[in-house]
Amino acid sequence: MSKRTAILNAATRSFATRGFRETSTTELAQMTGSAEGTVFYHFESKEKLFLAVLEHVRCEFERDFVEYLERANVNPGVEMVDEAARFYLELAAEKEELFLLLHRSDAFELARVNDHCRKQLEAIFDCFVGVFERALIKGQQDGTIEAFPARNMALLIFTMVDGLVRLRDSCLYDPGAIYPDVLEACRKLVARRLPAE
Amino acid sequence: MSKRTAILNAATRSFATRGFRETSTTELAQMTGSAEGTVFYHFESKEKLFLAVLEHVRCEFERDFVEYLERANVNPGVEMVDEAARFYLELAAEKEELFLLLHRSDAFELARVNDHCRKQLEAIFDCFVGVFERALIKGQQDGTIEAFPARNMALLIFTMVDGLVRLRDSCLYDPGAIYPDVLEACRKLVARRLPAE
DNA sequence: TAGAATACTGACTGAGTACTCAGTTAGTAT
DNA sequence: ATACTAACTGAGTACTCAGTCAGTATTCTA
Repeated sequence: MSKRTAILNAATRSFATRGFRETSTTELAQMTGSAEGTVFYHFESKEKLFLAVLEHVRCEFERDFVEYLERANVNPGVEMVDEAARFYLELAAEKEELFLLLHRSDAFELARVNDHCRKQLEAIFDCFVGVFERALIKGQQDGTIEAFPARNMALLIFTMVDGLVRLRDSCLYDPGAIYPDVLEACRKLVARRLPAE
Repeated sequence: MSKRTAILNAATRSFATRGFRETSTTELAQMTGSAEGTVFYHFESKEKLFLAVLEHVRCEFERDFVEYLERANVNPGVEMVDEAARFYLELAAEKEELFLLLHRSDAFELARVNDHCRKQLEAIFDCFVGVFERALIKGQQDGTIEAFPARNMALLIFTMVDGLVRLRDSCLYDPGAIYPDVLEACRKLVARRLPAE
């Protein structure tokens, strides 16, 4: 593994678990057996390093979601929503670190003054919300899901499912106990109320 | 206003808008017209100052919620949930800064190593979730709300409503557009499905 | 009014920070 | 054999930070 890659990986971990400010470039150099200057040779500044991390994260998520969408277009809409929620929760468990990074304020703060950062964040959240949105639109076409603005409902569901991931990170509540309730809640939110039957 | 109070207020604002690490004690002193040492005379350390802020925030929220509960026990359950959600959203708009503070990682990170901090956070979130839980239990008694573990459903609703507040903070989506959808979603989640009618 | 207690001051310290830059090294093209 | 280049080095720089402390002002009490 090149030093560049090693530094990028170490930075991803440290930015996620300790935050931007708490991460020191000196430490990153030590962790990867590099010299101080090597960090700046490859990434110019600490902020540019953070942006490189975010870009890498975006690429990884985009790949994950493209892969998922390819294999998840078979079931009726209601089940697709359920499936999407499960997928999101599994992904959050598998890539805990990346979700920690996105749940920090660092990226959002930078996005306020740096347009490139904002673009990365928007792309990532478009993936997240998009998965739910597609399922909802599919369900509205096959009649299993009620008619309403799909984007808004997708945001709501994403917010709820992501909230479960946040609860896990916060260590204040046991998220395992409400895992099934979240899935049930999703179904209740979207399912079409049969008018006649 | 005493210097102690001035420093506490300035710290609350700065911790909320800029974060713990980005807030410097030197700056707090300048902002309040105090000397460097005065901050440490009253609060011993930066961490103790943060804890004092959190304690103050807890007291303020507890007062707000007691006040709210006193005047909100009249309607049937479903409407109480709706009312609770509206109250939460109004409070978040009114006390934007305090919610910003609670949406940062700072307090949760400290809570992992400091039990007093953890207690404060737990108390605050007990207020938040408790308001929804009471409404649900009331609704289960008067038959307007389905029977399920009230605490879990309260957590879910809180998560969703709080997600709206987070969206506002993130500046990535327009939360105004889904405000009515959130309230509608709450109603859908909890309302009892009439078996006969 | 003496003197004790409390509130406050601000220059100072030392550890830590991001970032620089002149120079080394290994590899490759000519 | 020579020239060139990208990757890397690590001591050095200028700066910020939380926290200290010896001293001063203010208030309270006997």
